[in-house]
Amino acid sequence: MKKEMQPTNVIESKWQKYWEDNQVFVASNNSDKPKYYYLVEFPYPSGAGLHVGHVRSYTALDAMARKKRMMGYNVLFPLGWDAFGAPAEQYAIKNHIHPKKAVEENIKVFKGQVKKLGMSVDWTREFSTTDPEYYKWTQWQFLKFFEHGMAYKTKKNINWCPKCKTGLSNEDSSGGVCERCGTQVEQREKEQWMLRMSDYAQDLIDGLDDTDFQERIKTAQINWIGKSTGAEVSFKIKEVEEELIIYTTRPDTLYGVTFMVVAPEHPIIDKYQDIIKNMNEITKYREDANKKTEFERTQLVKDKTGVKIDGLTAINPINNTEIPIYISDYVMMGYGTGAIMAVPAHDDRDFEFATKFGIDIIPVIEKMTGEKRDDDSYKQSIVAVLHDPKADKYLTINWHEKGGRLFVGGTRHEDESPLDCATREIKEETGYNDFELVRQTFPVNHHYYAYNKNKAFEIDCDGFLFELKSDSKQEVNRDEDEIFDVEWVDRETIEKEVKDELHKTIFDSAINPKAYTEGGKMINSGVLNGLTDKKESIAKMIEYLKEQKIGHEKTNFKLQDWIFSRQRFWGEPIPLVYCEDCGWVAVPEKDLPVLLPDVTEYEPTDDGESPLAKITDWVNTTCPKCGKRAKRETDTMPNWAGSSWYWLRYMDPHNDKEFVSQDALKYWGKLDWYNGGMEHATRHLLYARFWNQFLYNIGLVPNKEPFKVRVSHGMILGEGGVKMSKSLGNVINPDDMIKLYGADALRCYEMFIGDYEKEVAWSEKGLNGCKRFIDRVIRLGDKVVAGDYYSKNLEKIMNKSIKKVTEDIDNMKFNTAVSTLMILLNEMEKEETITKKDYRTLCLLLNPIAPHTTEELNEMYELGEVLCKSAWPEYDESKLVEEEKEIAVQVNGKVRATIKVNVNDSEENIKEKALKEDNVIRHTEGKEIVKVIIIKGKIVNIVVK
RNA sequence: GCCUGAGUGGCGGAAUAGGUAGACGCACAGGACUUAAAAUCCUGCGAGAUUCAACCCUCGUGCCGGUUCAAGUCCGGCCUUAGGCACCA
Repeated sequence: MKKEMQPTNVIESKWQKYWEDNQVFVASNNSDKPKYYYLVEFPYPSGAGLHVGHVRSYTALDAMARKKRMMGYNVLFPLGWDAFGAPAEQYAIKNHIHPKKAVEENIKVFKGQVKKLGMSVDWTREFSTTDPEYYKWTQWQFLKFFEHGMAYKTKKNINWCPKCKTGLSNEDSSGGVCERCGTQVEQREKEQWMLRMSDYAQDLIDGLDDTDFQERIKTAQINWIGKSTGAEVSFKIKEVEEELIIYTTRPDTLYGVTFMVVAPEHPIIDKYQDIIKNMNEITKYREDANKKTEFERTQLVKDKTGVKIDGLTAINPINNTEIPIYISDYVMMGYGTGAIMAVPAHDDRDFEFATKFGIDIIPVIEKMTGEKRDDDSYKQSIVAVLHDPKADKYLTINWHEKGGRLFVGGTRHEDESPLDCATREIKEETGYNDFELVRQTFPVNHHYYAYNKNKAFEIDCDGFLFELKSDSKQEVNRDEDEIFDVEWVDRETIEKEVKDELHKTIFDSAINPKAYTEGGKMINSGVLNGLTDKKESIAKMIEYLKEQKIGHEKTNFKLQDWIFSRQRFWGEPIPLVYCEDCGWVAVPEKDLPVLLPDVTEYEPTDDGESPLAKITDWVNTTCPKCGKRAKRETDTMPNWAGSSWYWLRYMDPHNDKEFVSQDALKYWGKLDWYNGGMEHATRHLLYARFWNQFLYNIGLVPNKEPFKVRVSHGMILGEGGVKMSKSLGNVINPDDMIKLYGADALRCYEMFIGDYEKEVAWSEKGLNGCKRFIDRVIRLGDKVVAGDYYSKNLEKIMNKSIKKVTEDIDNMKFNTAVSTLMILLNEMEKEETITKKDYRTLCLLLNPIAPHTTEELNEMYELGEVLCKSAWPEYDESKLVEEEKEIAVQVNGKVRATIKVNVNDSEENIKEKALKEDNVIRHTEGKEIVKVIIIKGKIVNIVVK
């Protein structure tokens, strides 16, 4: 039945028009069908137009939405525009048109492109965040935050982008650079509106349990929130009535504190500037630190700097030792209390600082090596490493098979200091007597079993590194049974031959001294002495701190409050008025929205004022409370505001009485499936969840968590695996691809290109391959004959394919769904004729991915009702059973032959068949058959000897 | 440094309750059709050894070891790479 297909562009616009005219994709707010809500992050309508990356995620969600509808769901799949923000403003400044105009034009382009791709979007619910009807409700919700004390204005050091001339949130200046333009941010003190997001830190972690987000997204969020548990401890200051409160995650190391450090901005400095003797030096240091950008301070200069505060001495509350206080920029004012206790023995940063400034290092935790036994005897010992700097060799004792290669070691006598012991042992065992101490290592707790004595020991061992001064030696008296050789060896030999864990540990820390940050046996630690479990030590110390009233348990988060002001024109005006008498007053609901004024100047200013501040007509108003003269807030909201609740608005987009009706909220419930970029995993997604949790807490929405599933698509890179960029000239425009290959081929290719979650390189050759596939599907129509049944030969593969495609689309395994359809097509092409039902099923299965072509074929060959209104095909489980199957026969795990087996074959039967194969005989001949493993329907393995 | 993932042909990628590695596609090569090209169709395509040829054989899923009749898949130890966090106490 040969028929001529019309050109691709003709059938594409034909069906797009059909879908629109018939309102096929319009979701209903009350339906007997089960609901399902798919959402893909709405785009920022930039001047560049749609990217092929958009096509990937839109097609994926579109395919799922189309399939879900065919499966009988009432599907909501909306799209809108996130159009506030800097790019539109930049464009407006450059071209002297109102950003509103620029946005309108860009939306038109974007929408046209999305439509050309055949997306099954419910366009009746479209809106832009810049529509006054929408941002009225953004403002209204901001006022809810304000009413509940969740919004406050404060002067604080904020991240300031000198290029964009606006303050930025922490999320927007990650890594110390502006997210927009990459400029290094400065610290500026400014009054800013803040939302109390940090109050929700724990809830934002807990809430993740109630979601099915991808693991990587959950992890990203948890990292960003940055929870840590520990304790706050107060340290008295000797000279004044003052307590310096610090935060630590390692209260178990409190006995090892040898100094304290405060952040340069710490208030204690100004408070006691009269007592501090070296104020000049400190002021200079503070100024230098302030000049460093956040980037330098955190990313580049990890070299420790600091100044000792002369005149203030802290007292360790646990043992009343006096310890110096330093000021250093490795401590941040914004985290914890801006002050730390420093334990150089067990913290890398403190160790570095102490080493540089010559501060004491007191170990309080011993690394534990060896294996503990119950019948241990205890003793104290030393290990001494002697280094000859001239030859760069180390002195070892080779015990040969009796103990391998070790350093000098021995048991310490009572009344002998560890150092004396080490010195004595070197002299006695090796005779060398001219050396000097380089350093002592941290002690190690070791368990071992002495086979010669048939006894187990626990030892606490001190380690030493000495340097040889001359070859001078004294006589050695050796017991007869002490058979060993004294040998000088290089480092390489030591690494290879010294196997003993204790000796290895001491050697490593002798030549490469560093902080020991793990757990172990507590020493020098009063009440904690002898404990070996880190958790237990921490718990015990916290308990002790509480008893003594010097500290308590404390949880800290890196997540801070959301800086909610921007000093820009193109954003939602913050709907507040400042009155000299009444303070900040909310604009009454009836006066919302506070509209952005129409002006000609949008440039941000250098002094950190919003451009709106210049528009006096707009700024000057009256106080809604007392009626006196007042001024409007001139800062606008960040561009994340509009996207923090937009999925709710789609449920009820035209409501002018409420932000969304309770009925609609109840009907649609949670957003079932939310797709967006990985770059939003920590920002948009946190803001949105926070916003929703707040709305939930004040009773405005029914669910605490707004999203069920969150997935992220992988990026599409240019050919060759580099990022697509204008400067490289490798940007692919979807419009061009549609013109050359058709929307369906483009959709199909982007689904076939690879694992949906992984990034992947663009290949136009691959796209052409998918066009070939679509063309072959069309040509297959020539073979269609009447018949409301599956062709005999195709029945099994039809059922198999339905099952596979159904599952794959649900699991976002689009690449294998497409390959399944390709395999099905290959099989169908082998047939002389195919029935209408064969062909229609292929069309139905392919419809979510290639909707235009399949609808056209369905109509051309009069296969049945339009696909978009048809039911998704079902498969018959009983037809999937393979009666005869080819399985492999292995001999000793290597495939030697394949045999055909029937489901009803007995094991004996199969075994017989397998052993009859020529090649199996060849490999078993003359050998003993140990056993034959038969896994039904899978494999036969014959084990021979 | 810490936390997540991921390493499979020339390329994109299939295959994990352990059971014939390389599905499907791209590229490439040969052939058919054509005056010719494009399009289309057919065949081959991990590496190597051997053979006139076929069969057959050896090796092969980042590296080293282990468990098992059997390992891309499980276990232990590394390496590389992408992403997140990072002087966060």
